[in-house]
Amino acid sequence: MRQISCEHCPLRRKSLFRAFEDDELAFMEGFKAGELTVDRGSHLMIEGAPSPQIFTVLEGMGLRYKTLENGRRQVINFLLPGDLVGLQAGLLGEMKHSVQATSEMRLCVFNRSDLWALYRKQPSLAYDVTWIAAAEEHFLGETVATLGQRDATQRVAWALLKIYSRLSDLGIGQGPRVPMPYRQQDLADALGLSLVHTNKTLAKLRSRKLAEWNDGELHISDVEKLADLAMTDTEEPARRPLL
Amino acid sequence: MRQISCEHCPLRRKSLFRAFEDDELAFMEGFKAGELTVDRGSHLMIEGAPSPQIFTVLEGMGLRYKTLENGRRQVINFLLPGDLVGLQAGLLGEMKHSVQATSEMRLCVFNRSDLWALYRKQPSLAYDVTWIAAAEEHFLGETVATLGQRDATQRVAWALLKIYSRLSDLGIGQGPRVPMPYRQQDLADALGLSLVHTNKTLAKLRSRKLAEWNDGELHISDVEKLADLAMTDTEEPARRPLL
DNA sequence: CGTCGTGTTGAGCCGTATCAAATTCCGTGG
DNA sequence: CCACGGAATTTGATACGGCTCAACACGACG
Repeated sequence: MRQISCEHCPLRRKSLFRAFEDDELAFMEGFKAGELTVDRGSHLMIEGAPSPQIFTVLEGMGLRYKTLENGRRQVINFLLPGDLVGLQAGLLGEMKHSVQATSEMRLCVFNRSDLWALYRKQPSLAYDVTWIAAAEEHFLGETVATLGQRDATQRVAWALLKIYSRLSDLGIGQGPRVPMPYRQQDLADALGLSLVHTNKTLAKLRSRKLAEWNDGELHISDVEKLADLAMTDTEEPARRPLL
Repeated sequence: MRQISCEHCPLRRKSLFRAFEDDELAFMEGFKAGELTVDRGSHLMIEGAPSPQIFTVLEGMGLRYKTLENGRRQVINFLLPGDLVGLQAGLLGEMKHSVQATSEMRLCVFNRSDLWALYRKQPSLAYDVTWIAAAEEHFLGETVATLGQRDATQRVAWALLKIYSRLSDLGIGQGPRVPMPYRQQDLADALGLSLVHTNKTLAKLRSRKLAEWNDGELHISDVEKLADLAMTDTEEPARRPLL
């Protein structure tokens, strides 16, 4: 696959993302250092390693996770197209968690060392970067509330819903069906539940005809009912920046 | 109490924070819109309300929390001197959680509408803002891992340790003693535990002589042993920016 | 001197973890 | 094309950590 210019980036065309001004676009063309394609299962970043690069996901899905001293794994977030990866390493010096592809992925590559130029020359893009960091912070706040205050059923419903709507907003998948290239163990590790209990909870949602997930596909017929169960309001997707 | 200039800000003098360049300092003097003092118990921000201002904590402590539809409360983080408050509202449009003072607090006030000028005129400060957002994101990632993978004892140990070291790094408190103006209910809501179980867990730590918390003061004699229990590494505090 | 907020302690129960094993699904090599 | 092995999913049985309910202690305050 040939490398694509930012101008014709298929992601950017989506109305979910704010449009670039001409000078922003020009800058980004130079900022973009290349493209990277990785196989399912490979690691983009490893906990503790300093990463000289940051990425934007173009295609495919993955996850960010952290392993504790006792060997347990916490999945911090699922990685979808449009997501910025490695900003923490870019700013704080080293990566605090690992990033793994769970399907084949294509990514846009930027050099961390160019980030400072972005701040000097393109304040509007700098503002966007901060916006993205703040949005991620907000999302993690919701996650904390989920792990702290929701029971197993609500957690699973919440997570499936989140993934479903994030993908739908991107125009990925068709109708009530979106791709979901994860294992049940990944979901369990994201929600702080055991694999067994996650499995049983999924079975319950399936029998209640709220959500069905198999063969790497997630099917949600009645979003409202599931959102009700998850105790979450289905907010409109805000137009957001894309790096 | 008279208002203080950034140049003589007692917080900024601490070696924990990076020093300002002259032009940064000059800009901040203008950026600072005023000071605010609030009583214990009062709210700085309410969930869902758009806030025209952002703050930096100068003195006192508080907490950020979110209430779910079922009435349960999740404390997202404890607010300490040096913390930036309301960045989310500043960037995303509205506040996603509430902020309450748990002791008397003094805060530095900035106008959200001036933030854009900061990005245009002071890229180094803009970079700092993003750094702060990324650091907060990192912290919330750790919190997610704690709620997801640690049991009650480890959670409490982790939280006490966090507060203790954050305050110690600021030079607040003396020796093994730091102020901790919270209720047990606040800690319980932060960790996703019931009040009763939190109380019993605190009692256990007390009897094991690992941590003692009463009368608004936290006493930790052996940091290493507590860190061991919490399965967390005691990292050196990195020099950080202060807005 | 009652009331209210906070902390403390005990009893019993429930949600979820853990252990164990069967089943399905797939990629690989014969 | 089939046999095999390993990974992922499913299901059942049992154990336990943490929740809920309930009562009491204590100090601050009107």
